[in-house]
Amino acid sequence: MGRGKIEIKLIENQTNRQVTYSKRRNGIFKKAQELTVLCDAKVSLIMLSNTNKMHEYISPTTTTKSMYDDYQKTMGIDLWRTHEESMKDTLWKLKEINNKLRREIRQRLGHDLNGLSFDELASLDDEMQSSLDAIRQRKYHVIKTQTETTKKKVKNLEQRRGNMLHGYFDQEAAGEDPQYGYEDNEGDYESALALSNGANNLYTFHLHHRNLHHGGSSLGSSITHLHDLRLA
Amino acid sequence: MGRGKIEIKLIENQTNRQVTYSKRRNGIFKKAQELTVLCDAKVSLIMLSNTNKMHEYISPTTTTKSMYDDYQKTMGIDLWRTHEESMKDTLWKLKEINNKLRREIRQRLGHDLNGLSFDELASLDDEMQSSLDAIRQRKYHVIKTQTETTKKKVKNLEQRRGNMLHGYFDQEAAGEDPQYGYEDNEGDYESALALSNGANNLYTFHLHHRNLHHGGSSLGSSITHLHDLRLA
DNA sequence: AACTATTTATAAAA
DNA sequence: TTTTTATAAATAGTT
Repeated sequence: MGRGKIEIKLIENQTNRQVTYSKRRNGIFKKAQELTVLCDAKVSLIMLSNTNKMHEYISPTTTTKSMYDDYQKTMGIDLWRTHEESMKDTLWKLKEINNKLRREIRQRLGHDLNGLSFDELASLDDEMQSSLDAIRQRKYHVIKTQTETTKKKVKNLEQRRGNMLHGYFDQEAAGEDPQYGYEDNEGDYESALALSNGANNLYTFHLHHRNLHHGGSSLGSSITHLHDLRLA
Repeated sequence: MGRGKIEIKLIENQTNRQVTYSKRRNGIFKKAQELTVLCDAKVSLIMLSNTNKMHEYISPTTTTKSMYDDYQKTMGIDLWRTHEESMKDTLWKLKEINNKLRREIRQRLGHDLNGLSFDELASLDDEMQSSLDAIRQRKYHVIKTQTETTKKKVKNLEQRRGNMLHGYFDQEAAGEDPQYGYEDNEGDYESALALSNGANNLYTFHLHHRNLHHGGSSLGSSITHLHDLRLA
């Protein structure tokens, strides 16, 4: 509605844009006012120009605050939630997840199995069995590697220094952590596990978290058990 | 813009009103959307029909809450700005009054009389004369009262304790503030003066203010002079 | 919901 | 900015 038709897209010319904004702003305000009178409606209209100037229209029968209160009530959504409230919400959700994870762990420890159907128990069994297999395989691999490494070390030492060093080696082997070879790779192993699926990811995170904070509940013992399994 | 022109007043026919509301609501929403695109503006538009149905438009680049937050911020700044400006205004007015009062004092001290007509000078003279009379009258009254009180005190003391206390009384009188009798009533005197008219009210306030803050300008000396007059 | 005859808004120009 | 004016858009009354 002007000398020419215009496309509804950003007006590139800064001055033109400014002029159009001003004119159309007034147009909308006028229409808001007319609607208020003609139809006994309430209108709250806030406009912010791209130059950051603010203008508002509010029907004389109400206030901006009241309109937004009504809006909030009507929408019901958490539009006006405070930061603290949303934090509490997040916290609650995390606790729920936490509890689910604990239950899963208890179940994997053989407790708390009442809620599970036969099928669930069966697949848990399968899962546990194949996990156990994998763990054992890893264990043997590690022991084998360690042994070979040790043998090579020994050979090297023997070759370099001769049999006179037998006594020294015996001492060194006795003082060494028997899990050394295993723990050397633990980081990679757990990372891979974490990536395998979402649930395990959370689970892994959870374990680490508990460890960092020295959590002392049943979960603590579950970690121990897992270690035990892998080393059984 | 229709088959006929309409007055902007409540549409009595319920159905018509409803229809018009619906049409115009869409019209405003469309215009709000166009403004958003054409001018890169942000618009928050909430409408409540007289049948309590709520509709809103919000520019896609923002949220209703964010717009309302901005609005509150802007209003807050605005209110603060208004407050600051009115404070500045008040300050300026007080300074003007202050200057007038200083001139009046200078004139009552016999300076700065060039601007005054003969009549003004005459009435100032009259005023000064009757003020002086009143002051003197007061002065004599006070001295008289003080003397009588002292005499009574002395008599009392003499009656109760005999002439042996003469020495004690002399000491007490020497330590006493010679203006004591006068200052005893000063509060009431100034209150009465303050009530007599607006200018004097401000004037009184001003003097107190200056005293409290140890103001050291010519006004300070004028206060001294006023005291002098009252005690002359 | 559509359809127009009109009124109104406004784009471009001044 | 504001005004002007030719034209596009919105809409009141009607179907």
